[in-house]
Amino acid sequence: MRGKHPVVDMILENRELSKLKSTYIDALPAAMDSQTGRVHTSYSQIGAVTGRISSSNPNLQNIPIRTEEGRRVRNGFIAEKGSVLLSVDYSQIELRIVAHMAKDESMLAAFRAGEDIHVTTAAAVYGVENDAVTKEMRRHAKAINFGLIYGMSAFGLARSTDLTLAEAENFVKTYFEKFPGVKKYLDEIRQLAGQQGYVETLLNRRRYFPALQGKINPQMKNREEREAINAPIQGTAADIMKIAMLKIPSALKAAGLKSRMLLQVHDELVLECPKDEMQKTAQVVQETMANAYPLSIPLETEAKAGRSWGEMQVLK
DNA sequence: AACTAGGCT
DNA sequence: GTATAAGCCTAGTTG
Repeated sequence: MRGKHPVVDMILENRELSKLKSTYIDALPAAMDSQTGRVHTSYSQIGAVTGRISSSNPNLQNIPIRTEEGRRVRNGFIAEKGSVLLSVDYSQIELRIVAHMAKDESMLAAFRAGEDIHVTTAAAVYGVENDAVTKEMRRHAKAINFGLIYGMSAFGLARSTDLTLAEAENFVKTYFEKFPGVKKYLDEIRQLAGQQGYVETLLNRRRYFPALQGKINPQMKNREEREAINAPIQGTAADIMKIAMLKIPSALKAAGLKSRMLLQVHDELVLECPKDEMQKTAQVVQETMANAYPLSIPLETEAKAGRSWGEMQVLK
């Protein structure tokens, strides 16, 4: 209803700002440890059923970034004097895992060629060359790639985009024709989950789905089918990140670096490093993350650095 | 405790 | 006819 009456936008603005104030601006300074002068989160290794870790008291995995006002909260996370914050994240790790596990030749080829996966997807589905892909085409392709890892339907695609249901149905159909390996993989996962009552990640982390076995409530079945599709993808990404995190401290030490890990945000690690160690640290961390658990395609990473977590520049 | 809302990947 | 996109944590309200 945004724009239909002035009060709507006022309500939404109030909600945004009161969320930022109560959850972050008031809470974070109060969470500061008087001994260290820092905010210390707690991580739970079994925080999520997928294998992800969770963060609480305070949660530092949901620090704002999306809006301008929100980003100002993130600007408050700063490195100590003489140091910078270094953030390294995996690029499209979940889609790379899909390509690997589904062994889909078209998707693997796109990643091998180092292409923008959403552009490649758009080109395939719309039947045009990569350089003829418009912003709108890419946006639609991004929505379906994104929805894919959550087990989304054509209905869900239509709802999340400006596509009509008929257009979305057609889009999904073409998508699976262009990526038959992905289609086959999704069908196999559904079947496997129903047959075994569980699915596993690449590193054998298991998640059970009781409702897929016994008598079946269709709603519950659909929900668990989506969860069963997402679990190996999200869970494998979590496994790989955990392996990287195990390797990083010794890799840094071996390189004679003082930098250390501060935070993990699912596909991102934030480190604090002395300014003169920035480039070397980025190299070591990127290398360790990329090779934590090699897949049939490269795992790429992006490194950014800056004085604060909200104002970082991409490193080359 | 249940529910709504909203922050993140 | 019904429902429809995964995983979390925190704050505020209500009873």
